[in-house]
Amino acid sequence: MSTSPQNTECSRFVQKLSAASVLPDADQQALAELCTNVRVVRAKRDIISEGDEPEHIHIVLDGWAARYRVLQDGSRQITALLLPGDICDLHVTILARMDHSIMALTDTRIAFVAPQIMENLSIDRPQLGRALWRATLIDEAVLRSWIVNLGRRPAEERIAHLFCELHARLSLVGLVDNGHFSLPLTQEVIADSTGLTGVHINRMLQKLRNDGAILLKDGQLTILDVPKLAALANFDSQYLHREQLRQT
Amino acid sequence: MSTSPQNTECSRFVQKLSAASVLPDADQQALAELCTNVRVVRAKRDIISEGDEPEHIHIVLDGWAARYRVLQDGSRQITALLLPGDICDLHVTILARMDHSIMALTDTRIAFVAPQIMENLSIDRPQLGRALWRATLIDEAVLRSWIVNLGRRPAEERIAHLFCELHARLSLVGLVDNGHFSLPLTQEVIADSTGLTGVHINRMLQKLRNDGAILLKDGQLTILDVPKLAALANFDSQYLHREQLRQT
DNA sequence: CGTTCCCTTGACACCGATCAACTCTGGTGG
DNA sequence: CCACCAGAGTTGATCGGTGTCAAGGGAACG
Repeated sequence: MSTSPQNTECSRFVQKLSAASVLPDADQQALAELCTNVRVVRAKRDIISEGDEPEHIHIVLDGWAARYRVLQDGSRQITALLLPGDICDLHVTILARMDHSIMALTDTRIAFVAPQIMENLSIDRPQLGRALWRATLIDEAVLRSWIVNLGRRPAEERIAHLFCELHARLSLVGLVDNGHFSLPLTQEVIADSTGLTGVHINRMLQKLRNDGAILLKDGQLTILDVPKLAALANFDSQYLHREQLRQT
Repeated sequence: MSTSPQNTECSRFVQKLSAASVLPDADQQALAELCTNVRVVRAKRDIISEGDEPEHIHIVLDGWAARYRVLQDGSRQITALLLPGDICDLHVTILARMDHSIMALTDTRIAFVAPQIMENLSIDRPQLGRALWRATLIDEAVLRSWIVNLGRRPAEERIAHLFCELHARLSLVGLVDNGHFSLPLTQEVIADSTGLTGVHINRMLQKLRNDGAILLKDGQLTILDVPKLAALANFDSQYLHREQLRQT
């Protein structure tokens, strides 16, 4: 249970928050110390469920998770994919109950953090507080981009756009190697993220493969030509706000 | 330019924030004083546009607005409808540029507030700060519910769900009278909010009318049987968190 | 009195859903 | 070692919901 600054336990998390504006070492150290209470959640288990009273903030240190809701007819819609370094629910303890669930898609390592600690941290360390804010706003921008994706893009473009988003987000935490990254999603999960069906995802993936846009096998995705896929998807990364913070 | 506590200029705004937890009079007074710089934005004009560097926080005091993005092929997707009392962009000044636009759908009265004033307010007045947080989280929940709507519901249900949402949100600010409220949206705007086309909205509205679920004419919507429409839409208002705040 | 905006309607096309069957793989237990 | 099974991916046939295109109507407005 070491909490050294370079603790690899939470390196993705620190990496993500310090991406936009370099954080002081002391802030990075403080972040590392957050990740004291780490639990492993097995694939397909809920990290937190609809109706629960949230008591902790959850941070994905490793592995993939999904925010989702299940409708009365049994269909499921995923509203967010949570990657290493992502905070699941920074402020949700303000509300009484979870209105959705979060499930581990792979075995995940999750940090459970007391809301009070997080709050103090963001007050005592303004730069860190600002970085947390920034991350929250980008999460919202991703939500909006999913709405656009679901509302106005045809199937193939929708999938391509999702892949571009994941490429960009995973790049930030060092999980992309020359267009190639691990994509531990079943076609069913991709379907529930894009508002399509598993069968149709299958056909569109074949199209993307035949177009020479991607390689996808055994949970490994390679984007053969990133700009080409981005063009196909009408992907504009501006909403991810990867440029530096504004000077105020 | 009066700023009395019961200033009707911003009554919807105060009403909305004090809905969940009664705010001290002093807090309400402080909110009213925010609304000093009020401008009218005419229908179809942008309140703020994609690419702009945001300098103010915008609060809708009266009228309707929409957050939207236009794609390369000219299609538009609305990602949020902003009603009287809604804050458009509480924290967006942290980011360098707007990644989407906000347009007035009707003539609107918008309060332009300096971010610094808002920030001080939420630090100096904890209950107010908490109310602002709460509003932000509910806005996020609405975004997620739109994703579910677009991804997994058939057209008629989608429209019904939108109407149920608007009914609930407008109730909070006293704009609903026994299932009846003003709905100043063209069918095209409803289409761009639900990921459908204007033509199809037209047909589905007729279906809803023939089912005896709604009356809609001249921008006035009457939900004839609210529980019935909610059932048709699989609408569960829990995500709007209308219950009281959790005691912490 | 024309113009513009919005609503309405019909015919038709097509994207993606549905249903059903089959393959392949890895895991598990006999 | 083999038999079985569950989960994931694949494929084909068919259906249906929604989009597209085109035309016309009504109300508001200059």
